[in-house]
Amino acid sequence: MIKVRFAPSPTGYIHIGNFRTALVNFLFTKSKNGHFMLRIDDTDDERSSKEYEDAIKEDLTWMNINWDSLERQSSRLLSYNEALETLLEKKRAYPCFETAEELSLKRKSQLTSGKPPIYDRSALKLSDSDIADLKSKGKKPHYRFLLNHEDVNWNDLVKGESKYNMSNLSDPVILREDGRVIYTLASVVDDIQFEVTDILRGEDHMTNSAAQIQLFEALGSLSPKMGHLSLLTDNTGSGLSKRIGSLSLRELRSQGFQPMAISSLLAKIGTSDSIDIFKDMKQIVKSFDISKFGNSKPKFDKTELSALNSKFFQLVDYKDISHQLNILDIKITNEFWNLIRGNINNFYDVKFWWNIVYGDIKEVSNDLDFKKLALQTLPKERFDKNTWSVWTNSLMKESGKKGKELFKPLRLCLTGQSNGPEMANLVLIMGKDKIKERLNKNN
RNA sequence: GGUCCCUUCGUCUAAUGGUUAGGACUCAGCCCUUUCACGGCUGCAAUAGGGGUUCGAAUCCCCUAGGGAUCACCA
Repeated sequence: MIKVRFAPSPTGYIHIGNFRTALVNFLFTKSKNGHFMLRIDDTDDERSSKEYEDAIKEDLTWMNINWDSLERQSSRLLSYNEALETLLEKKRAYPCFETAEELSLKRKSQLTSGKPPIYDRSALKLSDSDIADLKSKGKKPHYRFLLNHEDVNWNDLVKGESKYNMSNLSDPVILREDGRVIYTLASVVDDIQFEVTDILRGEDHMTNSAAQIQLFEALGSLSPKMGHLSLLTDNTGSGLSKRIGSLSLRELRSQGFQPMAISSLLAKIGTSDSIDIFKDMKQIVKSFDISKFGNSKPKFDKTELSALNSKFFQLVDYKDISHQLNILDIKITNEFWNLIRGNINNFYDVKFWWNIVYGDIKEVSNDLDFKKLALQTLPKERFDKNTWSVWTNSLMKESGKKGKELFKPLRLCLTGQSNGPEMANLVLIMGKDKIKERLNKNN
C-alpha cells in the first residue's frame, strides 16, 4: 500500500507553499487508495509550539485534508538515539567539537575566498584519545553523518532520472551538542519505521533527499521513492517562501477565500491540466496524476484564485454552503442564495448583497425625474413573477427609454450598483416596500 | 562562489527531430439575455539570445543572459 506523510514543523502557520505539498501528497496517496500520515516535526523544541500544531491541524481540517494517522517526533526520541548508535558502529557518524560560531566563521571565510562553504571534516582527524580528552574537559560533541562522496542516483517521481554528487555537500549534522536530534536523521528513521513508500516535497529538499538516500542505506533500509515539486513563485517570479506571512491559509480564509478554490488552484497550477474549479475533493483526486507536474516554477497569482473563488460560488448549492452561511449573523434563505450566487467573488460579498437587498444603502441615484416615474409605474398589485416585465414595460412607455438606457438607471436606483443579480428576481425578493423606500430616498 | 534545477502566447502548459507551434485562463469583438453576469462563437497573442549538428531543431550539443534552490548544531 502507498503511504505518504506530510511533515510540517509547528513553528508557524501553513502557507500556500506548505499546503501545496500537503495537498499533492494527499491527492497522490488518495488516488491510489493509500495512507496519509500527518507527522509533526517538532524536534526543534525551541521554535516549535503546541499552538502552531493545533493551528496546522485546524487549517488542514478546514481544507478538507484528513489524516489517517498522526505522529509526533518529540515522542520518538529513543528511536533516533538507537539509529545514531547504529551509525556510529558503522563508522557513518562521527563526533565534532566545533562551536556554531567557529563553523559560521569558517563558512564566511570560505565564501569570501570563493570556495563553497562545505564542512572540511577536520573532526574526522580526531583520534579516539583526542575525543576522550575533549570530552573529559567537558566539551560536548555534536554528530555528523559521514557522506560517501559519490553520485547518488534516483528516479524522481516528478523530475525523472536525477543524480547528485555528494562531494558538493557538507556532512549533515544529525545530533546537536545538547543531544537533540536533527530533522535529517529523525525524518529518515520515521520514514523507515512507519514504512513510508513515497516522499513528495519541494525541490528545495533535493540535496536533503540525496543525503537521506545515503542515510536510508546506512540504516539498512531501501529509500522510499522521491519526488520534488518545483517551488511556487509570486507573479514577479521571485520566491514565495520569503513572504509567507500574507499568504498563509488563515489569511486567505479571513479574506473570504473558499477551500475548494484554493485546492483547485494548487492542485492544478504547474500541471498540464487546465486550471478550473472543482466542486469537491473527490473530483480533484480523480483527475490527479503526479506525472502531469512540470519542472518550471509556476507563478502563484491571487487574482487567479479570486476568479476560482467566484466560480465556486456559482457552482455550489445552498445545501452545501448553508453551514458556512450560518456563521454570518444574518439569515440567508435558499431563494436569496440563488439570487446572489452569481455575483459573489468573496464570501463576505454575501453580506454585501444582503445589505443591499434588505438593509440600508448610502448612495442611490440622484436622477429624481426617473425615480419619480419609476415610482408612478410601479405595479400596485401583489408582486409575482411578471411584476418586473409589467413594471419595466410601462416605465419604458412613460420614460421613452429602453434597453441599457432603461435598465442601468433602474438597477442603480434600486441597488446603488451598476451590476448585480437578475433584476426580475431581485425585485421579488426585495419587495414593494423596500423598492418604494429606495425610490423615495433622495441623496 | 561551488553544485543542482528552470526558461514556449500576459498566465498555466502541449508538442518523445518533420504540426499552420495545440489547449485552458485572461483580454477584445460578436451573439444570447429588453441590463450586468452566466453561456455560445470568433479573434489577438509564444519557442530568452547567439552559435553549432542535421535535408529538417521548441526538441540534440555548446556558449551567454535571466530566474530559482541549496551549501544551518532550521525543517
